[in-house]
Amino acid sequence: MSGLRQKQKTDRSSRILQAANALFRQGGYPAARIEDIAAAAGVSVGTFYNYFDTKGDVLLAIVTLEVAEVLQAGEALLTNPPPDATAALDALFAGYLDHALVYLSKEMWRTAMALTIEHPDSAFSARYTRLDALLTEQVCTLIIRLQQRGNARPDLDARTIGEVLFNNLNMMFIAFVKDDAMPLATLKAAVARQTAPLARLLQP
Amino acid sequence: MSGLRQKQKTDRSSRILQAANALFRQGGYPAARIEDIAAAAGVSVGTFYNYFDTKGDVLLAIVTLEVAEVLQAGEALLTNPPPDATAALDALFAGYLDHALVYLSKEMWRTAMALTIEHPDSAFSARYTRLDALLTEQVCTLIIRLQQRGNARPDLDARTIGEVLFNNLNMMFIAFVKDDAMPLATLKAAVARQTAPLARLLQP
DNA sequence: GAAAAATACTGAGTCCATTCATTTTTGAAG
DNA sequence: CTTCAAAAATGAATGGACTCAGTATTTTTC
Repeated sequence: MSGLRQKQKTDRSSRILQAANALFRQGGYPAARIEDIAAAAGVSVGTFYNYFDTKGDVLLAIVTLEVAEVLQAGEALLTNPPPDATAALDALFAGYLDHALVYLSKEMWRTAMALTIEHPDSAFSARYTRLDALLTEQVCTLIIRLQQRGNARPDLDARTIGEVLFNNLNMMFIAFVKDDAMPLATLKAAVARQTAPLARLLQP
Repeated sequence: MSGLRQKQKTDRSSRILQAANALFRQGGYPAARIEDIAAAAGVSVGTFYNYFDTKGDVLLAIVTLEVAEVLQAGEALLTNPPPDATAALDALFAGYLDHALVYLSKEMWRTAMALTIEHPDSAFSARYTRLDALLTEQVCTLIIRLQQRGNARPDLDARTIGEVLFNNLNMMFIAFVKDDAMPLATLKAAVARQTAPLARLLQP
């Protein structure tokens, strides 16, 4: 049997995650030293590195949990979207954005997004990128659903339009987290304005 | 007079820039140590920091030079764009993308983009963001130009569509630099495909 | 259940970006 | 040409992410 070892591993891993999350929120990502995180989790520095390759990986582990939640929340909307294309897209995007700052600060988002760009091959970056692709997929699926129900022109390429809309959303979100002063409402208004032309294009 | 001091300052600054650029290309950004860059530029480590706040700032100084060039090249196209909206936008974007890897490696782009997201308030990040805004502006201007010449529907909001198109381009470029294996042609094809629906929407 | 093998933990040590007290160079004033 | 103040250069010291050789614990084997 190898029960003890497995349980210890899961325990330690989640303790590290919890500790890191708490410290990142409390004093910010850069201020949280590995030594502190390890101490708070009751392990040594070396052990920290047995569980996560880098400091950034812990952050990305936390962030990907959040993205996975957002994705799941989006699924709910897909089952029965508003009939109007504009309304449906706005609702989906608003759901994404409302979630964004519930658990994570702008600083955490900035750091996480920077990491996924700078080190795209790390395990957790790949995970983040995959989730992002699933979100794109979700937007595409929504459009296809609208087409199937006769709420959107069926002759347009849903995938292409979904990609453009999600890329725009993503880029606007980056601009948002770069600017500590920008309120969420401003972002949502801008995204709605930008989504409108493509949504109108979809209208049958 | 203070001629000598000024000249020495400009000299040193450009020597550091040159040295850093050479080392970044040669062995990659992370392998280039400040000590090496300083030595190659004939200054001390401390002096390096009199000229640039961080290692990342030198990289961003180099990258913003490149972006400024791209911006200028774009101006040329604006004076007399192709009459077809799709062709005009594709030409502008192709110009941007063809420039991209002439002087900079994907790794340098990754690092630079990561830096502008993670430290948006540093002097050179702000410069980069400003240039990005000017590129957006350029796309918008192109659309307005097309509208003025009767090559695009005048009832659509040029700014909004320009923003969406450039955001999409930017996001696709990020995906491109994240994937060392992706060839430029693949990126260009994807961007052209995505630009098409909005370009068609613009058609009078 | 003892010994061997496999796995995991540990923290002192390394590396490198960044800082800062000190020294050197420059420009201005007399 | 000196002298002095301002500006700039210097490199040894600092701090923190990450490593690794040694130690401890769990699992397997007989």
